[in-house]
Amino acid sequence: MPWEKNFDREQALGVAVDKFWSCGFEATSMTSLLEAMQINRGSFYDTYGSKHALLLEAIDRYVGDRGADFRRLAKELSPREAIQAFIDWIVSPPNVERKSWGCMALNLALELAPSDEEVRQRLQNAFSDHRKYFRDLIDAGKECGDFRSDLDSLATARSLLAMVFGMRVFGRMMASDREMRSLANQAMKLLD
Amino acid sequence: MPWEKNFDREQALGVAVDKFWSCGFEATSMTSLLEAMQINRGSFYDTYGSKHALLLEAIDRYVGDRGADFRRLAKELSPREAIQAFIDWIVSPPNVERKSWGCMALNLALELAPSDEEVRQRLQNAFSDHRKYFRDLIDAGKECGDFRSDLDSLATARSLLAMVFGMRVFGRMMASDREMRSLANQAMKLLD
DNA sequence: CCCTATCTGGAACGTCCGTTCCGGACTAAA
DNA sequence: TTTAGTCCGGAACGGACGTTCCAGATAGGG
Repeated sequence: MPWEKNFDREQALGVAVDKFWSCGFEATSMTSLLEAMQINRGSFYDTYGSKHALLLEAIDRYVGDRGADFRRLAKELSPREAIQAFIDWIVSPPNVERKSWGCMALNLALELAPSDEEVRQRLQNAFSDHRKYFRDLIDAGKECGDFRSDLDSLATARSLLAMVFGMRVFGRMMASDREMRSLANQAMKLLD
Repeated sequence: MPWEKNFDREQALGVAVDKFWSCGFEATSMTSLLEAMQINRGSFYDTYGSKHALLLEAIDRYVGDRGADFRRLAKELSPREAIQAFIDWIVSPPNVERKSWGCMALNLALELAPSDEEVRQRLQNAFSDHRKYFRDLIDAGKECGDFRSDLDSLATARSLLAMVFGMRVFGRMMASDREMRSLANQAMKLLD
């Protein structure tokens, strides 16, 4: 029917996330984006407004999805296990092709933070939330005996996030599984 | 004289390093590059060949300079002090405006690693060298009593490098000095 | 059965990209 | 004084960029 788009807005957004994730913002051309999303130029600008507006939606989607993943882990597992599972998920992501994509938020942060205030704000908030997830888990772990009670939860959460960033860089540089596993072990030592 | 360029090739290269460092590769346009380097288009292509060739030179310059900095620290200080000084140098770089530029090698790695084989190779080697610097210092520190003798120097050096990457990301996201200092302290704890 | 509303596909736009090219300026050598 | 060689400055190139625009297709509503 002419008044219904013949593509799924949310699914196409997911495809865009993958493109921005793997290629970055500038290096993703509109042509390749439209081809991947299977949308025509006209429909694209009617639906999403602009490439930059799409980027913001893609960031929100990515950040939202990762937050949901994280909360699921935190709910199903003990604090230590949840953090371990998160770290392991970086070493061996469920979707194998994403292993060398790193973290979309991190990639975009380094690419756009200096020039794009709007993007930087969003990503700073996302990183701040992520640190809070870690901190809450660490605090919970201190309660239940998973972690030493004199652990500085804020500083530890921050360093854990920094180490995750580092692992993401190694991942994007196609480090071997052996190296990634070693880093994962070292990361967990931050909690001792 | 007509057979002498009226600009300093090496100094102009230094300006290019700063541009690539702060803005990245794609986002640095030839126009802004030529303006910053104070060179004209003709002279540029005569001298450096192309934007990409200049990038490779810039990477070599950057990596060489950082390596020299590092070796100087290693020579003048004890192993633990040298690592501490390196970490402190990230928190408070000698050139204040570079504080929010992060690490040029890291920025370019995330921007170009997936698409530019030549750049990735160079940066992988640079990172591998950097890890070796750390490892040698750790081994030396084990000898002289700075570090515990049962420390795994390879794994520790790698995790230290990952933590440095993380700090660089925080830096480029304009983290506060307080946060950066906290991260520096946590990084040093990897050596305990 | 026409009208209207919506989405589709692609032509076309102006801009900026990295790069090439060449006439003019200059000075040491012949 | 002419010549040769080098660099300078800027015009111009082809192509790719993100974006705009519009005719064509479609199918329910009147």
